[in-house]
Amino acid sequence: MEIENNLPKTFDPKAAEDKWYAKWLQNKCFKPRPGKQKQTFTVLMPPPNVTGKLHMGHALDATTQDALVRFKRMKGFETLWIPGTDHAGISTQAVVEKLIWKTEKKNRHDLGREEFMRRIWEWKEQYGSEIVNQQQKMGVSCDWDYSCFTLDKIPNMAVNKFFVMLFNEGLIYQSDYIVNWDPVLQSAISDAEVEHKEVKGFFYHLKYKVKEDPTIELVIATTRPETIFGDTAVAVNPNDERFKDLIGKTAIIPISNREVPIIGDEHVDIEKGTGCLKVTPGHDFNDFEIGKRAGLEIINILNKDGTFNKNAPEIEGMKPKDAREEVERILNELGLLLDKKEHIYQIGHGQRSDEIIEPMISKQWFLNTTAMAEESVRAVEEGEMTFYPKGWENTYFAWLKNPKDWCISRQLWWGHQIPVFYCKKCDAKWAAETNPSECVECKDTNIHQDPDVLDTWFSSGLWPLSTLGWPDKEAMKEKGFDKFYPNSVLITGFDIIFFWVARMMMMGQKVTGHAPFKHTYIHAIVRDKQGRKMSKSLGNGIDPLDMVGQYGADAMRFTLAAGSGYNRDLNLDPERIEGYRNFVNKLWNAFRFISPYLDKAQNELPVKSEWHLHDKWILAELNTVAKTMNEAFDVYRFDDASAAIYAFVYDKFCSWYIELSKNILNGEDEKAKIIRATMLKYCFRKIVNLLHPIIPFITEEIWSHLESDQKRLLAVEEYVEFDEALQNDEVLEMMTKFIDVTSGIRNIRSSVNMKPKDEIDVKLFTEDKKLAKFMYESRHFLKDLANVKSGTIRNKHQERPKKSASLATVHTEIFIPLEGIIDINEQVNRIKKDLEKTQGEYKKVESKLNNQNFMANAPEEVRTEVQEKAKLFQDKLYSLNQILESFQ
RNA sequence: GGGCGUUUAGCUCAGCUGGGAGAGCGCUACCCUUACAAGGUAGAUGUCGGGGGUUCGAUCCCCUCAACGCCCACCA
Repeated sequence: MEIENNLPKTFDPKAAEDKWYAKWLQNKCFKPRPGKQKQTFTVLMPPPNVTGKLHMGHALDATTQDALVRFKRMKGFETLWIPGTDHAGISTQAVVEKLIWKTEKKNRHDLGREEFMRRIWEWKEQYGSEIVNQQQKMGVSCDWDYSCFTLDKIPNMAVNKFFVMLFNEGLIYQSDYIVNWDPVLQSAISDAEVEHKEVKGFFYHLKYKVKEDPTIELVIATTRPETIFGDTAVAVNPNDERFKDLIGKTAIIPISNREVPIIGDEHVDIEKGTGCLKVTPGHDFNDFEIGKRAGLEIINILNKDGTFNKNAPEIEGMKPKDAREEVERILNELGLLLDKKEHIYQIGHGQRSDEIIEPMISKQWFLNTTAMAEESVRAVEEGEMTFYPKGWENTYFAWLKNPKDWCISRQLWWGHQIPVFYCKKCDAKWAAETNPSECVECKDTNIHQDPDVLDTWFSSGLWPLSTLGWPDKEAMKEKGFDKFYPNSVLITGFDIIFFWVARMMMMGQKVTGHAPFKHTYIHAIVRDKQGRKMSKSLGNGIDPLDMVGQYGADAMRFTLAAGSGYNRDLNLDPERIEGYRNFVNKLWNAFRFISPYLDKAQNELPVKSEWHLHDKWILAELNTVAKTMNEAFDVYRFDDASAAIYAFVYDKFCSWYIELSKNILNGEDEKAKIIRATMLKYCFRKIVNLLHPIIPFITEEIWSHLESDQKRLLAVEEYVEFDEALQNDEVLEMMTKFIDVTSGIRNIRSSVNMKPKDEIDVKLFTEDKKLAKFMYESRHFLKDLANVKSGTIRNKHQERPKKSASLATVHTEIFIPLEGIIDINEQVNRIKKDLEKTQGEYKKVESKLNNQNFMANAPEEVRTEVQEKAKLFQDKLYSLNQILESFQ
């Protein structure tokens, strides 16, 4: 019989992707709507930087969040997923500056602040929309009406409101402090933005003279001799017997011959270096602290671009590297350089500029985080917010249990300008939420705003609040602040636990008294297949959109979901995407198979009494998968969810249920045909339903062909739930045995190199009467599955056929009489090998049963289990011996 | 210097509160069987990093060693 099929042999992702994304938008599927759970579910998308293209990390972010959000939406939660983009201060400004320099040979100062800002906004418009386009290609189901940019009106209000609040509380303050100065960006950066890297340098030993006693030679070890121009003391440990008498005396700095005090400070490590420390409070974090304790003078010897200033006349205008060589030369001339040894040490580099950070004193704004950090630690310790996987809370605590004041000002233009105003006339200084026109004190109009902008994470930290309208009352009402705050879960990578998660916690708690989300799921970092970080310089990056183009969004999403559990790395090989593309295509072809029978299918399942054993089996198996997936999604085990449905579709549904259905669908029994067609359709509806959160496009496409009476999109359909009534252990056992026997027959066929066309006669021996009956009833299926022409089923008391190709399972012996055709020795060896293996396994359990300690100590259920196993192995050994005898 | 993590089949990784070692990919053989060659059937592969301990029993718990990775830390 010819069956018509107009569907293409391979699934075309592109057509489905565009079609269904548009449909979902058109039907407002991504808008929150109250459902049967009577609860909300809110997720906040980590806003990508507007600096350009999305990478694989974003794709993983998008996939895990979208899978979860689609799942919860189908479960009947009022689901909201909020998208947005981040202005990303330094990176964006740097990208645009570079571009303008390349095309026009102008820097930002040439253009002026206003014009430069206009250019960045132009750039933002272009890339912001490109990002949205890319996200939509991956199928993200966020509510675009909530879309937000960190420099939009509301987030801007949020920043100002929060700043003013903390300013007035005295938690935000301005101070001359030693900061991490990035000489390329010419801005301060926060501690978190400094990366320590190993560099090769030298250890210099310098000779200092002591004014009071010219016979003493102080030897000081340093890696930075060029900073002696900024030294204002020499420090020794007051407990150091060698030097404690020197405290109070005066040291003479080489070259400049300045006189500085010798002081005692516990910080000096007696063991390290020479035990004498040069103190440069202006350019070293430790020394700054020592200086504060001793009330030392601070000398700044650097310009903003990192070159030396007039306080270091011998090296003025030089960069540190040249300056060091010059100082070394002079010291040598003076005979004050005693030693120079190679030395490897860690040194801070700017995360953005990759340039060596110079500690420098400057006036910056700081946020005192001590109290807030304590609250945020408490929230996690008391379970108000939980990390998945739990281990990541260590990273979070490491940061928050030792909080440092956060340097929040940046000497940039792109960002939120600090809302602090100064009066030229009366020197008043105040913070204001909206730009004032006159001085708060003297009402003079000659006022100006602080030129610096805020660290980009300042606005990111307020993101859970501002995206829901805070602090604008009307916007909060409109966006449902009370309903959707706190968010349900935050999904992100571990690299921004400090930068972002911790700050959102602190700021969210500060404003509302509640943690901004209940869970934080930390997903892996995507690496290349060798485990290396994807980077431009290595050229090993994989562009998610290329993958979508090549294999389809569903294939890429399934790959990322399948690789995403509680692991910290996800090594992505494009071959794996190809593998899952094949799975998507498999699903498509399974659908092609059932599609011709769909018009026969009923919308309701027949009464249970009419279910075939196959039907009961597949529904029970499907039911188990539904259970696994529901549980896995709830704890962010996307890998478990993916693996469960993958195995079901391949190993249960396609390999057995569809194969077993062919005989019925092509048979004469009309009623059986209708029941089977109905079952297939029913199962397929459940399968695409279960898969939809992971691979939304193809499932929606197939669903559109499976719709029954109501025309609902799958995206808003109810998710499949576990149903106790469908469980059926007896049927599972029967089918497992049936599959054992069928595979056994195929195994024998394969072992004697039989062609698929060759028909065979099979003789089965089993003590299981139910199985015998079922095998008899399934004889037509055995013809389809293993080309069995004829056969018999007997109990094990009957005589076995001689010299047959044979095999034993724990419950059934299989004989295929082929005397004269097969190689007897080969068969005997095969059985002997199996016998040996089974004996080994039997011995293991037997020794347990003979072990009195085991019998005395092991729990009863374990003992029973072992006993049952022993019985099965005994049965199999008996059968194998029977087979061997048949060769005698 | 401090902390965290990893080490299981050729590769990438699962293995929950201890109870006979798993998946995917890859590999081998045979097959264009009327959903699918982006496929089917069958098959091979592990001293669970090394050593010690606890236990009737350890991939799992404890100690120790080794290798690799990451994070934090004030550049003597």
